Amino acid sequence: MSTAHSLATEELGSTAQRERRKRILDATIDLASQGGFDAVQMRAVADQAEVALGTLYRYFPSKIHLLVSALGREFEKTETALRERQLTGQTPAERVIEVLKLTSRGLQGDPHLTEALTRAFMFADSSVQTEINQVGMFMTSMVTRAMHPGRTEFDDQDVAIARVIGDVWLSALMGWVTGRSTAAETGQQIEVAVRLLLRD
Amino acid sequence: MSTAHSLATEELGSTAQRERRKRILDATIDLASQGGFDAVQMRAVADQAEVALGTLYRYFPSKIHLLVSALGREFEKTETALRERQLTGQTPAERVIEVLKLTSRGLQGDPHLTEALTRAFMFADSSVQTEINQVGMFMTSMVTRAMHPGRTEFDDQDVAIARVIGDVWLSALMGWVTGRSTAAETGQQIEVAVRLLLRD
DNA sequence: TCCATAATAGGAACACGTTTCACTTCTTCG
DNA sequence: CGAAGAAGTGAAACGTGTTCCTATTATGGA
Repeated sequence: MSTAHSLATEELGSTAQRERRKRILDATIDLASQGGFDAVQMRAVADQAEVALGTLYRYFPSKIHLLVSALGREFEKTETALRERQLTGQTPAERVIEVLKLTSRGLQGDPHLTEALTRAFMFADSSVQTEINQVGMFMTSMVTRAMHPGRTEFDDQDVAIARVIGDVWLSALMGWVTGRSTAAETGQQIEVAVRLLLRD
Repeated sequence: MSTAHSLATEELGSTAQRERRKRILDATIDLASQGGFDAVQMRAVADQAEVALGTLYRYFPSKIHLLVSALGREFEKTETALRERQLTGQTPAERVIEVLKLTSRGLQGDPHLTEALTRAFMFADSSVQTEINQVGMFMTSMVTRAMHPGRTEFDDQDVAIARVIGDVWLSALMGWVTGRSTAAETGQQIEVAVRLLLRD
């Protein structure tokens, strides 16, 4: 239970274990990408990753843990990619919107995957706290760094704003994955919130 | 499928049907209140409401529909109660915070119920759109009326702000029901967002 | 190298949401 | 009233997440 479920930290364990873990997460992403949350069936993941069902459960104690861990891995990739990108917006608001649009576009480019990962995130309880916090920190970090490029320390107000933006982002994403709003509406919703929050 | 799942509107149907519907929702609230989302088992609801499982599914096509409908009924009660209450806050921000605190306190007084209803809300897809929209409208209405007591028409900016507040509220509530944050943190989070959004 | 231990495979079994179906009871309307 | 159709009953059955168990295989230290 201890190390196997942590997220972005370096894993302990043998090479074989790291490879199994990777195969499992790859299979998860693949299935999610094809058919969303419902298509990520534990038996199917185990088959595709070529591990036994029991082994899958040893690595990830539930479907939710599995999906949130996969989400963490994807988010980490996104954040790394963003780090290398030069933002063009002239104001904090514009840069934040830029980052969120880039991220959203990435997600909306793979609706099934996004649906699966978001659903898992929303359903996760406190037993998934570690993984959830990782994702939350990626989010906050992305937003604050867009607000003040180059800076590495941020005051409470900035972090508070970033959190609120994260909340709106999650709610909007939820509306989108559940089919209650379109991609355009989602973008609009986030943009409105950011402009309200960063209107100095 | 047509009328049986609508929410706050007056129901068609015979007296017997209205009573069955009420018994079902009562049983749902009761079970949710005792043991949360997991305790609302369709067989248990059917038993306690004294209807057959098939009948339950005739009235509510899924557990999610059932719970979101129950949420709607509870929300309607809350909104009615709030209408009669005189708000004491001197500014829009203070009144909105007052309303949200009252509402949250009501919810947090029954954690299991809140967990069940929030989970259902977050998991609902577009087939539950009608019920979801009802709840969203109650929320927006409560916030805008707290911003401008007495007024009945609200401009786009106000509605946009109310929506953002609703998003934050939902995210914060999600954090709370999933055990990721405490009641105090949840209140804090909402208060920060409201002050940021209504700081004129 | 060999043994103790941990990890994995393979698969049965269970829980609960959901579907289905044959039968019975109620409602409505001519 | 009496028949046709709608609504309800009761129970079986299915799908998928989760648990459990035994036999087999890999690993790491003496």
